[in-house]
Amino acid sequence: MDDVVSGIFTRKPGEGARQGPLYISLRRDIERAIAQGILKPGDALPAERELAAMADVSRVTVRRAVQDLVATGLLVQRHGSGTFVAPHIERVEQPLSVLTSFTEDMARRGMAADSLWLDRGIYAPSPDEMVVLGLSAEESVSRVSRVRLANGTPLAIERATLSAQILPEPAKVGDSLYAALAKVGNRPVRAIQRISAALLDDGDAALLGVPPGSPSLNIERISYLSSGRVVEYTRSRYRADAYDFVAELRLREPESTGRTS
Amino acid sequence: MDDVVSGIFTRKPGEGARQGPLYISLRRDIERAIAQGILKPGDALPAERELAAMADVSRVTVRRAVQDLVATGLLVQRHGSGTFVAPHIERVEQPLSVLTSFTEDMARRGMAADSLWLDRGIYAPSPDEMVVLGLSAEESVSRVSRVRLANGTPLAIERATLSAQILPEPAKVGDSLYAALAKVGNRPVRAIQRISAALLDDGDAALLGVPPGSPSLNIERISYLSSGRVVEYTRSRYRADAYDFVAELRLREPESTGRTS
DNA sequence: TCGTTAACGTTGTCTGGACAAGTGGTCTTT
DNA sequence: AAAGACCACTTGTCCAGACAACGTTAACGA
Repeated sequence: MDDVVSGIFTRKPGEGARQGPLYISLRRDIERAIAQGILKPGDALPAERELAAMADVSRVTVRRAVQDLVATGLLVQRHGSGTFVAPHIERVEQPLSVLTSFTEDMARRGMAADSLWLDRGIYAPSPDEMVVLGLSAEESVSRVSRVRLANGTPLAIERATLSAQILPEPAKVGDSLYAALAKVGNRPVRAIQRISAALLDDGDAALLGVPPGSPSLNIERISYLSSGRVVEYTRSRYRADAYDFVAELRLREPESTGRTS
Repeated sequence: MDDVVSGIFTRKPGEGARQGPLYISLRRDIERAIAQGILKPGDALPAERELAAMADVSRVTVRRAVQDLVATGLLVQRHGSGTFVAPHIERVEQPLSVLTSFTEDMARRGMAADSLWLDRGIYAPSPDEMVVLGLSAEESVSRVSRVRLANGTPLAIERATLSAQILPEPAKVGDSLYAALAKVGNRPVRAIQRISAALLDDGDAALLGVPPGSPSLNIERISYLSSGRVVEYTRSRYRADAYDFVAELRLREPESTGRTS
């Protein structure tokens, strides 16, 4: 087995048409080995020094190739332990047309929703929060932030801010923020979400258990009561390798009622 | 001015409490210099060798710090030219509830929509395409792929596949695919989109004019005719630094009509 | 038996150097 | 004045080696 693996990466000193950079060839070799099933999810790659010796390149070059693949999520590195082919993570789909909470969502698909509390407290609002929630500097806000887990795997970081009037006791929020809101009659009925992609910084990456610089889906959500008042301002970061958002679109009606398009 | 910049990064050999890795300190120094406006968008950073001399670290360490910032989009590197603070790009917002084409979308916000054709032709379907479009291996598909530009800036790569029956002459598609479909009475009225985040590979990054490994919003869209037949299967990659998707959500109705939730 | 320690192998950080390849300007030639 | 050659300077790739930080595991001691 090791012979097979070693065969893949072996490159004699003088041989081969070197067209591109070495680290790109090596990267392709590793990708191919995984695609062909020679290396399966969970398998360990040869150690960097071995790989360097096999491919007759320096360890720096090996690291360059490996880090590219770690960035794309194909490999996982564990300090002091080794480099492994990433296990296949099945993506969770989140429908975009209905307003649901994480807890409800996971329950519906039979996964265990857990939370890791990062913060539950009352603060002075940031400028951002003042604008979005329509508060003055004298009023205060409740912040509720946590890591969301499904079946024990961290999926998302959720940082919610609400007016302290609407949620006066953030420490009493249980598993579901929406449940707590419903209890005081402030459950939102409408929300606007802004979806973007970005890279995770070191802190958030650590919270989600992925390497820094991994891609994330970022959601900014502003929720409204039926009265039109803003309830909640939430910024979430979802692991890109574990989350899809699904939306259904419809063709804009051919101006049957509207006047100016 | 150069003195100011040099002052930021100067680090005497023996001095300073080295708590973390050097490249992280250096990265923070650069971030701070930009945040404080000492380096403004468009400004060039000192050359890597100079930076290395200033901070008294090796060039490899400088490159490590700089590459991290290039990955997040804060810096831009041009081979042979230098490293620059990235210009601020204003994000384009895409509403998610209405089915629109890129061309219509840009026109509505007063931007010039352009295309760079990558491919317009008829092919045998890939397995993926056969499944999604419901075709047999004998039928053929039209593929239409292009880079989408707004005001000259590449924003997205769009790769559409349609049954050749629905679009027999892909070469005749003009600026708008939907316009071409409407002309033959096959304009879709409904679509399902799946949104995810990922990193751009070298090829796509080059097409979008961003460094490889930059984050992207990936959209997979399946469009339907009013008859329910699948029209179009499109995979798009949007630059994460230039695109937001906006969606409006509503609370799930309290089971008024439906039976099993 | 069970916890502790120590050795070993792994990835992480960093050095100082080298050459290749691309850019943008000057300077020469036409 | 325009075209081309050239040169200084930049980033890109790559090397061989060193030490640090972390895990795993096996040997050891209680």
